[in-house]
Order: sequence, then C-alpha cells, then structure tokens
Amino acid sequence: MAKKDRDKFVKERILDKAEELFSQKGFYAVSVRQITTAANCNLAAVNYHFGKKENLYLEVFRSRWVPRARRVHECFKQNLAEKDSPSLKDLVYALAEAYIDGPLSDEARERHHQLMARELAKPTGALEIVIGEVQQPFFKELGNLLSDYLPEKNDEVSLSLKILSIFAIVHYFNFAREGVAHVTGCEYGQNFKNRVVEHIVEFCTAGLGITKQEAGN
Amino acid sequence: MAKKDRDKFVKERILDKAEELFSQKGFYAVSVRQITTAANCNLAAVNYHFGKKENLYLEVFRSRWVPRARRVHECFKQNLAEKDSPSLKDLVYALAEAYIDGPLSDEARERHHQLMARELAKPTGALEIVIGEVQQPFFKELGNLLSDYLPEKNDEVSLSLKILSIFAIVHYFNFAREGVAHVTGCEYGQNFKNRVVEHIVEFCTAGLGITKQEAGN
DNA sequence: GTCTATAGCAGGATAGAC
DNA sequence: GTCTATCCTGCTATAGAC
Repeated sequence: MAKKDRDKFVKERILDKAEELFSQKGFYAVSVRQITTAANCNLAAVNYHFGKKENLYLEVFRSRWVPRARRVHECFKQNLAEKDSPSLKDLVYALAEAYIDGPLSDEARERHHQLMARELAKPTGALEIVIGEVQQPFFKELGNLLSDYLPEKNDEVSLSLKILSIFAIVHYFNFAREGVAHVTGCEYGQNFKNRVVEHIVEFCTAGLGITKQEAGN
Repeated sequence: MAKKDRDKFVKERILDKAEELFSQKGFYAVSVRQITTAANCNLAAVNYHFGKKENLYLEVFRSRWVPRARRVHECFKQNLAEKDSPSLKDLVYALAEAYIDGPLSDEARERHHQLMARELAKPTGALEIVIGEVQQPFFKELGNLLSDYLPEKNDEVSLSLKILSIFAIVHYFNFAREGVAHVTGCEYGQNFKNRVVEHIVEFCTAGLGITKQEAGN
C-alpha cells in the first residue's frame, strides 16, 4: 500500500489525498499544504498540475467521484440483471444494496456521500458535474424502469419526487452515519448495513404504493 | 428592518449574521471579518463577546438553531392537536407540513437545514447540541406516537430506522433545494412545497406499512 | 463595551533553479 | 516535473486607548 502509493504519479497521489481530505473537512478547511504533505510531494505540485486549488477540487469530482458513482450504478444494473423478470422489490433491493453495501469500500462510500452532501448543502461548480453527468441521467433511467411497476400513471415530477425520496434515504444513511449511529445506538458494521438495506427495501417498496403481495419477494 | 437591526445589541446582530453566513458557506469559509462587517460592528467584538470564533459557532446553535427547531416541533404538535383522534396520515402530514411549510420563513428554513446538513456530514461539537438536545428527544417522542399506529410491534431500532427515513426525506427536500429543483425542474414556490408535502405524506404513510384505507384521510 | 492597531501566523500562488 | 524560497494577502486573536 505504501509502496503502491509511492509508485503512483504525483498527480494521482494528490487527487487521492485531496479527495480524502476534502470529503472529511470540506474545501476551505483543507490547505494545499496539508494535501501535498499527505501526498508526499512538494507544495508547488498542486499549482503545477492543476493551476489552483479550486481546479483540483473540481478534478477530484471529475476523475474520482464520477467514475465511482458509475461503478455503483453498474453494480445496481448487475444486481438487477441477475433476476429474470425482476419484481419492484428486486429493483429497490438492487438499488439499496448497490448504495449501502455495493462495490465501494466503507471508506470510499463515506467519502463519496460526504462530498455529495457538501455540494448539495452549498453548491459549487462541482454540483453541475454531480447532477449533470451522473444523477440526472441515472434518475432518468431509474424513472423509466420504475414507471413500469407503478400502479398509476406518473407524470415527470411525481416520478422524480419518488426517486428523490428513495435516494434521500439511501444518501442519508451513508452520509449521516454519526447521527444515525447515535440515534439508533448501532455501529455501522455488516449486520447493521444488512438491516438498513432490508429496511429501505421495505419502506420504499411500500412507499411507492405497492402492497407486499404485489411487490413479490 | 434596517432600523430594527441597528437597535439590536451587538451580540445579537453578530449571532444573526454569523448564522446566516455559517449556514451559507460553512465555518471555515466565513471569516470573523465578514461577520463583523455584516453585523456592522467592530472586528474585536466577536472575541469580546464569545472569546473565539468557534464559540460563536456553537452559540449560534444554542441560541438560534435549538429554539427554532423547538418552534418546528411545537408547530407539529399544534398541527396534530387540531385533529381529534388523528390518523397516521394526519400525523405524518402534521410532521411534513411543520418541516416543509411550517412556522419558519423560507430563508430560515434553508439556513436551519443547511446548518444541520453540514453538521451531519462533518460533525463538530454542534452535532451534540443538535442531536442531544433536540433530535434525540423529539425522535423518542415521535416513536411513542408512531408505535401506536404501526400494525406490527417494532423494536427500538426498527422504529428509529422508520423515523430516520421520514426525517431523511424531509431534510433532503429542505437542504438540497438546488439539486431537487434541478432534477424536478420545479422552483421552490408555495405550489411546489404543497406538492412536496403531499408526496411525503403519501410516500411515508405507505412506507410505514399502512394501506390507504387504514391510514384514514 | 467598543474601538484601533498590530502581533503572529497560515494561507494560496509564483518565480526560477535544477 | 519537481524542488526551494519567497511574496503577499488574509486570518484569528489580543493588547491597550477611549
């Protein structure tokens, strides 16, 4: 790990550490000095490779956040593809599992959602990347999948509200871990993640207006 | 308004402006200079009244955030008290309306949830205030109310997960307004707020496992 | 209580050697 | 590409006059 890190090009190391620090503390709370020290390179490297701190922040989203979001979405599709003629419950399950217990490591998942939470609370240029390149197209796709299952015809906005609500829950359990742990009294281990996934599936399939019988198992 | 502001004591003006700025930009992105300039007072006033910047931040939560959260909770209880023998739907409605369209102004509501979103993503000492003094007791109270309506017996954790999920949705629609507006294509006017409340009530009463007939109207 | 002035330091960015 | 050295700005916090 230490060896692998040293062999990476400086630019990559900077991006890795920058993401870690930005997600933990936010843009302003992290100094270029902290990043370059953590990345074991010179202070001037950030300016050489990215021009300025802000560009580095955006590049973190482009080169790290977006691909990782895509991996989660791929995982969802794969989860879903394993079922033939999936039920709505299968669909929500595939989604919840991809997000809560999917391809990302626990650390990566936390970083991922903290970065997004920061952008949602106070958008910078990165929110355009997050929404425009990733969320919007994925939600569109989800909407198409979902609308086949819903009992009533849904207009665009109704469908969006439903998808956003599922996403809000998934997102909350990922980014507000400390609060969740405090309120529930549970640690974020594998058992708890399983339980959260079960809960989300129950809550959201029902929330979508499907009775247990209709939802399948 | 300008007059009223000028008549307030310096300490109060600082707290007002500090909250506004902290919620918009976060702790590190706001300087004491910005706060004191906005509060139309001297730079040294923050140190005089609060000792240091961090204490001011905490005091914003204690003296502004907590009372406002209490007002929302009071509003919820009042909404609920207007019904005799309220249905579950009434309960969720009272909750959603208090949060989405309750006693707070739009600006105050946005500030309120942005401050909380920041704390949830990256807890500081303020999260203890938020959860310990406000959320935890309120969730407990909600749990007691809710458990009477649920068809099955729920252990503490199951109940917490349900409440957190409702709260996650409510919170998301308040703090991620820009993202929500982008995805739905809707502005945050009164119409949209009404629609969001309707949606939350539908989604969450159903999500709690209550069929439309059982939920009442 | 409120001000000015300033200490003392950390920040981002850059110039220029290698 | 990577380094050192440095500029300059802006920050928090404080001392001390009023």
